[in-house]
Amino acid sequence: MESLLSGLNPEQKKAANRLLGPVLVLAGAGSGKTRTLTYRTANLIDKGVNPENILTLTFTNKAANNMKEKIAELIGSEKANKIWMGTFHSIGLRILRANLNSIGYRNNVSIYDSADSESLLKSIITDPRIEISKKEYPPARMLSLISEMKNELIRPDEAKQFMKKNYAQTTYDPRRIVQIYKKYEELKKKYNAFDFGDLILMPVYLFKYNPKVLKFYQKKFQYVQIDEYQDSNTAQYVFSKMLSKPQNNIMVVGDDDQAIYGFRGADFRNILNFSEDFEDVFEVKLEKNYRSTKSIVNTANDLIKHNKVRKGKKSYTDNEEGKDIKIASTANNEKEGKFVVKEIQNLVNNKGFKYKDITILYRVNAQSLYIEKHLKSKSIPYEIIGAANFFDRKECQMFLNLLKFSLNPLDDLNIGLIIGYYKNNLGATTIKKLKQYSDENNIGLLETMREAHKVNGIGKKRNKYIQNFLENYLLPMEELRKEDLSLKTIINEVKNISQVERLINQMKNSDDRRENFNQLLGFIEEIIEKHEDFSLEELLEHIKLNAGQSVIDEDKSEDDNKIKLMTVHSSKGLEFPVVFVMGLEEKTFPHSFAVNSENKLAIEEERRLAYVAFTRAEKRLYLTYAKYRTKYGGGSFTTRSRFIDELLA
DNA sequence: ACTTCTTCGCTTTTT
DNA sequence: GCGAAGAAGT
Ligand SMILES: Nc1ncnc2c1ncn2[C@@H]1O[C@H](COP(=O)(O)OP(=O)(O)OP(=O)(O)O)[C@@H](O)[C@H]1O
Repeated sequence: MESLLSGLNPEQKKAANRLLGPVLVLAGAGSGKTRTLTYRTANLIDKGVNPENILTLTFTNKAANNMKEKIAELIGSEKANKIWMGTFHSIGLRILRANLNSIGYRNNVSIYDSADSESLLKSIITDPRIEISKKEYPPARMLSLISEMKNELIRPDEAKQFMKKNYAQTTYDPRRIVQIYKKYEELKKKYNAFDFGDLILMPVYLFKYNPKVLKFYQKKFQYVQIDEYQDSNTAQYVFSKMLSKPQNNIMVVGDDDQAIYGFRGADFRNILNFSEDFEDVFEVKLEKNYRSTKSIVNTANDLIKHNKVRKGKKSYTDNEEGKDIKIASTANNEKEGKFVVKEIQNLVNNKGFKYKDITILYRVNAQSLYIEKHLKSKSIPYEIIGAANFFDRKECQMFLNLLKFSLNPLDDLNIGLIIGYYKNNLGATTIKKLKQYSDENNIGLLETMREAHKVNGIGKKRNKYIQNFLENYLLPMEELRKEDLSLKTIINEVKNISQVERLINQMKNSDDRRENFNQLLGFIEEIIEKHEDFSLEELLEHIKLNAGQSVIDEDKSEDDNKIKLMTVHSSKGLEFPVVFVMGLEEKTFPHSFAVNSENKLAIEEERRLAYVAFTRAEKRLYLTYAKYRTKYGGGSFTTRSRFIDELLA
């Protein structure tokens, strides 16, 4: 059926029609790579491939949802919903869930986000029994080390070598790092929890040690497709390669000029070497940009040509010339903010744009503050994407952790946090004592609490508090899991038993917090409505793995007409009629980290980031900078970003 | 154990 | 110039 692919140009069609063998689409921004992948998936199914045999890996879960919707339009939602589509992390988790026994886990796992992982590391490092200084081994740094190792598939046994090789000139003692990493893994497993890195690393080792399991998934996933392949890291590379064997029906799509996740271990050589990595690769080049005006495409090309390490691809457009891009020099960040606001008002009042057509991009999340107050003062509706997540607020966190407890009472880290929410004369010291006892006797914290009278240093009085806490809160919530209740009922019961609303009322700013909490309940209700078959585990996973992005599907209602603010990283793969890129100054964009770096390639990654920013725009692109910028109360004069100089040269 | 005061450091980006 | 983490007080 040729008409299915009528939305593609001849080159795109070639890729979408090549159903067998390795396929590489290496092409510039806005050339329709994602679109081609979408249509190809529909084509596969149309040609009789069972959707359950297709694995499509996307960079965000939001991108997966968009793609699924589009495929549903093409071939119907029943089939579209059966495709295994999502991020490496969510697909990895799905595989782990089906194989918990093989890896020594029990049902109902917790997913640890960075904050959870960091508190576990903190509790390990500050454990009085092992003398590790928190100053010398800061938990946040330890977490980034461990994630880095996991991205490289390094486990505690190989950590020593890794440290010697990569961190020889630091003060870290490799043996200490191994000790911390080992303990972290041990406790995480005891708590029946996965961190983000596990979601890719553990399936890889599962496959390695269980050839039967690997075979099962290789057979299942006859077709593997990966979007944004330039930003895959070692673990992801190995994971997808393993699954694509032996049939090698793998299609990867990406743009080396848009590789911006090096900090997460991504390596764009994965895409540049793809042709050598697989045999008989079918290569498709897409050169025509469908997204942007000529002036935007030309500007982006003029910038990225300054990078030395790149494949070098053509990119042109048949779209209109469009308005010249606007480079705005302002005296200071106040004036910069005012300029942007004024321009937004002009676009909306006189040029026929809507607020929702407009997006402001910046290098780091904190930059949102520079513009937010100006938007507020002119009552321009806006939404900040990413960064401080709604679900990370204390009141949301509390309730989500309480729900998590009713799901996975083995998670002692979580129990520790929960005890802290209640000011019931049980504090950090008591929790530490209990945890130590749990550790030494190799039992769970819940069990330790039951026999707390045996714990050294817990007196009669303290034991009484502990027993009360168990009886009033923890045990009744733990019971829920065994009762086969509906998700809605569980949520209600947890709310009632925990008296979370009372806790919120006792906090400062309780009015705001109560409102947030009610909003949380509303969100949860919406999610349950949309996914009727969700279990509690799936609900919590949905919230964790979609953090930052719209967990709740975007309102298509009136109050959705808002301008969006986000980092350039978050804008990957998206497009907007109007884009403002703010703060184009040396040490802001490019970031000071890259400017001061010994590594010359660091600036190239910043330039790619700018390239991504510029190429998000369809019609209008504004680049702004301030000659003076306030920061930390002080302030200083700035130098215009080299990226602007390069455009003007 | 909980509350209030003082100091510090902030230098990225996300699943 | 602000929020988190530590120190000191109750
Ligand atoms: N053949 C085509 N006909 C009409 N529109 C197209 C065609 N190809 C792509 N487009 C449109 O161009 C825009 C960019 O496409 P898409 O997002 O797939 O590009 P991409 O290469 O994945 O971009 P990027 O790498 O910048 O994220 C989309 O709005 C898409 O619908």
